[in-house]
Amino acid sequence: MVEERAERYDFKEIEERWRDFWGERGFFRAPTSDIEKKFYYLNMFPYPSGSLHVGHGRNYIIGDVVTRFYLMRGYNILNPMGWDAFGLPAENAAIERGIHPRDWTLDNIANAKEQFRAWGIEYDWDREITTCLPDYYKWTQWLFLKLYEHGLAYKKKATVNYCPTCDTVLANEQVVGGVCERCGTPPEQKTLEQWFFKITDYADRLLDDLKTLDGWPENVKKMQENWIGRSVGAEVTFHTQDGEEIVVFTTRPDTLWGATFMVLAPEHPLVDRLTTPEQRADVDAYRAQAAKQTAVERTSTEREKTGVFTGGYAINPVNGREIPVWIADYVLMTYGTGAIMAVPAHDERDFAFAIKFGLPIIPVIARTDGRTKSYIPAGSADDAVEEALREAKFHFEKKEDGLYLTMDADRADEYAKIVQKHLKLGSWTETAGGRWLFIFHDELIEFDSVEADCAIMEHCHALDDKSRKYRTVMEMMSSFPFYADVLFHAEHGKIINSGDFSGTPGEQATEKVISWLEKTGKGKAAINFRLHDWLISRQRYWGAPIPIVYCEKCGIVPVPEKDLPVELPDVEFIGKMGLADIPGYAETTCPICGGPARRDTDTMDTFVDSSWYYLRYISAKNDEVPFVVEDVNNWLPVDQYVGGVEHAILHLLYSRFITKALQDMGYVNFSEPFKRLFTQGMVCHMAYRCPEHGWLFPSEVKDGKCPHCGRELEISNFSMSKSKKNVVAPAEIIDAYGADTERLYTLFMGPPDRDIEWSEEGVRGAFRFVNRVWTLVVTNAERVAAAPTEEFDPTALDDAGRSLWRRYQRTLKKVTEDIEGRFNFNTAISAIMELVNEAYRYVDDGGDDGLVRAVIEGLILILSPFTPFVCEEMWRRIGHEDAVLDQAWPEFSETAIVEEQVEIPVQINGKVRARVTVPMEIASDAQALSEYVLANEAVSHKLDGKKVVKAIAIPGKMVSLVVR
RNA sequence: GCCAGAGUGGCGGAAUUGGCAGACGCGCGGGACUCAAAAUCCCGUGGCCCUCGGGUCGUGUGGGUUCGACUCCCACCUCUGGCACCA
Repeated sequence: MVEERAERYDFKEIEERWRDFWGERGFFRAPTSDIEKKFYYLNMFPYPSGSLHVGHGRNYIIGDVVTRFYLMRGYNILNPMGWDAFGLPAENAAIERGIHPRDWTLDNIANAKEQFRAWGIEYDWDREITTCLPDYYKWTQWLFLKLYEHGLAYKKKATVNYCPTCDTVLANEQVVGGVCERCGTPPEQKTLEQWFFKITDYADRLLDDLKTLDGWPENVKKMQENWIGRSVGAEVTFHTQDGEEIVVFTTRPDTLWGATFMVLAPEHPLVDRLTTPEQRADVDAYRAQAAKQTAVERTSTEREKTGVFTGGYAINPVNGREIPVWIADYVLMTYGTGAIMAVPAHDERDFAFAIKFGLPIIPVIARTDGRTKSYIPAGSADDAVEEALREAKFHFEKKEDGLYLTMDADRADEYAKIVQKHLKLGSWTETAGGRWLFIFHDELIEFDSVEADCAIMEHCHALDDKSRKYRTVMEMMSSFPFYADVLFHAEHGKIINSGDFSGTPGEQATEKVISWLEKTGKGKAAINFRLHDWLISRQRYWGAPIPIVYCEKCGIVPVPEKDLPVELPDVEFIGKMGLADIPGYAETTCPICGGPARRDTDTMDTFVDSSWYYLRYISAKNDEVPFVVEDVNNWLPVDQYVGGVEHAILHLLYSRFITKALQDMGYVNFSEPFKRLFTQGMVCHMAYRCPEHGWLFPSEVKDGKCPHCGRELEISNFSMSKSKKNVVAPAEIIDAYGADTERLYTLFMGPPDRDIEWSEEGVRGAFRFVNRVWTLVVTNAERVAAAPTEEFDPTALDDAGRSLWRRYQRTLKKVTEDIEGRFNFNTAISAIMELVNEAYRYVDDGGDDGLVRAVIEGLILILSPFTPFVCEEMWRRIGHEDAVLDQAWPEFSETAIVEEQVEIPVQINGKVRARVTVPMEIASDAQALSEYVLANEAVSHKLDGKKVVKAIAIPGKMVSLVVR
């Protein structure tokens, strides 16, 4: 098709030509005051670490595509960028290199900006923010003061997680899986005076408002929901024998009558007073041991329960029963009240604990399935029992060692009567699960209370010496595997064995008990959260100083707003240090009395910096206020927020909290900062690991073997990271194929919310496509430039032309909808590829100049968000002098997409047996379509004379025939 | 253990509302161009069977609903992520 060789695609030259063009033309500068058709697109701002790899690029490339798309659609789109620049990695890197973290950070920022430039990713750089610079952290400190003013920042002595490696305390959220999120060290427990933000005040709203976030991924909302961990239940007050109160939180007040013991956290303040002299040594030893344990050890579910008896007793307020008080490390001081009532019959943990320590277990909630089991040991009943049971229609399994029965609870009493008649002297059996009866030769005892437990055990001990090793009925039954699945359940069901409340149906149980508790003053409805207040003090240098002064006379004094920022002292960076290590920093005067005072020497958690940055972009340069209220209210909430799912809890929860707090203070008029959220997947790549020499660069690997020892390597896919040596540098790709190719491939390789694997072959495929487009355009450039510009009539075209025109319209629709709605850039690109394939065939055969012009111009425009450099170049090559971004996004017409005829598959008895080409006007009518198809020769041939029982025609789609 | 999400050719993935499974791309096979190679272009490409018309199986497994199921329902398996002694 190409007579003379087409001009080569010189991506280096092209990209160099346009690299600064868009920025210079100011396309990406958004006016703050103009709020018509606004769209606030935001990428989570990066932490400026070493260098960006192609995986990082994904996030920003997506943003750039969306921004360019909305620009062409006439929106005022704001897409700003900044730097989350405070934090430990900068300090650690600075220590390693012997430089100041500020220099390291600012260097990285400069590099990253250069990287964005190479990628063709444009921002409104006039709004750049850098959290480690005083013009930003001044306002982070302002935020702290506002929270303090409104009682949302407070200082308290608390047991906190302290990471010995990072030399600082950690927020609850920064302890992941029991270890420090950053370095993997199990944190130590320390008691320190620290600053907290009162996020728990907002727990309910943070949870409830998740329902309003329709544009958020379900999994992120679920993660936040779990994190907040709202539990509804009651607080019940128990008293010790000495009259001391022990308040417990429970989600199951309906099980109160089954509370046969209590457990306190080892750290619980009452433990000392409860402990009797005889138990003192055991208790002290246990507490010392518990204190030493790391969180990981202590919270392992696998672990067997441990604990000791305090010697003290409490009174169960519902039945006046005396119950022992134990301490155990499975009860956490940090949740609820640090004390629980143990209901072993209906709580798995309490059950395990009670079995281990021989504490009584009394069922107080009926099984909903009524499943009841019984075992009659061989020789314990006479031979007639089998016949009698069979006659009464009880099903059982006979094994060598006895009869195994499973029945419904309703028939347990009938069963007991039958069996009792046949029991031999000195034997017994029992029913367990739906009904609890102990059947002795001379007596039937219902297992419904601690007294019954004792009476039954007494009986058994008298009859069988072997039963003496069991302390409780449940312990005895649990030794027998057949019963294992009926001894314990945690379902809601009818209350039993609970005095006047017995018989209360499951649905009403909790509610009824709570109102009774409230009436009698024994307890009240209560809600508990897993969420804790946010600990924000950090004992490190590289953060925003907490703007607080301590005066001997005036106490805690906030630094007046006019004195902000409290600047980080500009000292030589000498390694791991906090502000407390800097001589003179703390010394100051009290803003109130002028007397000597000391500054707080902690800095704020970096998540404070990032919890409000999306507001600052609106007024990035304003030095009077953190943000202009009207402008922020106009621009926010963010229309589309995009970032990694790793921030699902920390950053997003904190930002939502700060927004709500600012709303309550009257600074913003919205309650959620991010209307829509998209979490992009990670980019993975092969990583090679030698069992002896660790991670290897792909370039070092020879035939899958280690270059040092020749050993077979472990090859697996991991998200790109420096430590695994599997990162691909953008420069490698840009040098070899250009930034357009990298952008296109990154978007084409898969749906953006999923993890994807980077492949060199895939990059070449994208490069090939860009080349194909280039060749198509430059070989037709003169023709397009010379073609008539007026509208042409698509109906006047030949078949191939009309087909291409429809394809073009269909592509416009698909690309528009894929970018706007689903973020499915991969399918948008494949549609453009199909268009290019068809366009090639068309121009090969000559074709209509007007159509070629329309298609090529449109092609360049819809491809331009993906590959902006080459599109800008091609746009000029076909005779334009203005820029792509000056053009409107092409509109499509639904009517132009409609095909003239369609191939309708015909199903006969559910299988496609024929295809019939049907004119559209017939295919769009169900009746006409089925008649047309039935009249078709190929179809009637397939019918083979059989009778059509039913014909279902779906207009434009298919026909389904049922024949007999 | 609990809660999400996923499972489709050799590979990445598509099928947007229950309507032609495998679009598009990679890889592979064949061909053209070339002294040759690379690049590029064209053709083919789920498995099995075939008389070359087609037939048949096929979307993790087993059931079900339906004229029709990758899609909906039930049960299960595997993988990924989050939480995990949270009372």
